[in-house]
Amino acid sequence: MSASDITFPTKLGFVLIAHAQAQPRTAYALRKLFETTPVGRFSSSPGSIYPALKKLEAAGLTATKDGLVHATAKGRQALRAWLCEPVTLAEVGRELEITLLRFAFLDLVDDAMLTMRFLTSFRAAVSEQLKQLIAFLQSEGAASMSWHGKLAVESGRIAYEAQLHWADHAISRLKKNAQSKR
Amino acid sequence: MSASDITFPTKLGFVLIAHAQAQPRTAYALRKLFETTPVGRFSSSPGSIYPALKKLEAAGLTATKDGLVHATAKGRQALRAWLCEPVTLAEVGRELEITLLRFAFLDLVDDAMLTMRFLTSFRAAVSEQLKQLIAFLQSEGAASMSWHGKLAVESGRIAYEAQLHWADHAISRLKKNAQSKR
DNA sequence: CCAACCATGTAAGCTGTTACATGATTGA
DNA sequence: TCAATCATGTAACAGCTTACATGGTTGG
Repeated sequence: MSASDITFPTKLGFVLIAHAQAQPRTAYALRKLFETTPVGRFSSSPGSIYPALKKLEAAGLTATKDGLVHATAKGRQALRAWLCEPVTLAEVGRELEITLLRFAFLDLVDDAMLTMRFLTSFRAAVSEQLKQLIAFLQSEGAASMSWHGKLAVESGRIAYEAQLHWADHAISRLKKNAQSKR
Repeated sequence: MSASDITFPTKLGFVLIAHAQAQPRTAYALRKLFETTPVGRFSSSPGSIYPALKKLEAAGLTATKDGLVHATAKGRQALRAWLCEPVTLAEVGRELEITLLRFAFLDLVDDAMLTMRFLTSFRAAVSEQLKQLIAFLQSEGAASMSWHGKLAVESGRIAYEAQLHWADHAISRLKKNAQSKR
């Protein structure tokens, strides 16, 4: 893989850039973050973190000074682009944790409008997933399902409903924030 | 990899065995299941399914007769062992979808006691995750977090709470089922 | 001085996924 | 007949993870 690979960095890479941008840390301290914080369940094992950091540095997205890893301008820009990507149906469907990580890091950008755009696209995606799940529950496919199967799908439904409420809550909170700042 | 690999099959493999056990199907029909059902978001692409089926057959876990894939005794036994594994903290933390898939397929075993055992271990695992998350929210680590970060963790909290309610609901439903069967 | 943690890595492999290819069948 | 769907694959690789290795430092 070349440093100019358009799909670089990986998710783990973005998370590392974000942590480094939030506060420059030693490689070891970055690694420890994955053990102590509950968000973004990547392995904290050295075999995960160190190679990832090496690739980031080779690509010029991070740099190390006095043992501290920090994000370069290029790294910050790449991170920002990633954070600002709209939330898709597929992402909330199979990578919800990543979506929420992106939201968490969005405060590094510190732009209420971007945050609002993120939240509305998040809400729309969750809402659509929920709609499709309900449609499935009412289709013939679900009729033939066992008691267990229906309950399992039900679990997905309540999960999406909870996220929908969360999104509404976050949106109204953001609006209040904006008002109080004025 | 040898056919006697102790960690075989993979998750995708187990899902395929389960579908085949529930109803023998052609490889193509199995593949299509991943497009049409919302549970267990594996890729439906041929590059995923066909190699997986081939490995299962090589390991003697499935067999094809008249074009229909069905689970062998060995396959059913392996599946049962997988389904009966207790739910761990790690599993609900990063593979909740898989956990719920396991629950859904548990009806193939058709043993109310095993289902109950599964649900209670599920409930315990979710409850513990929730406890840890709340502990984190009240720790010094969370105090330094941004508005965004706290909200993101909050989203995890409500997700676990929803699963906890689901577990309670499923457990009481199972008890009712048992009563009405007597 | 010995265990435990700090700190950094490499090698191998697992689990899938994407992209590509191919021929048969069928319906409009 | 021409597109769409059926049906089955291979090759390459992405994105981790686990297991292993290796030395330094520090506290009891």
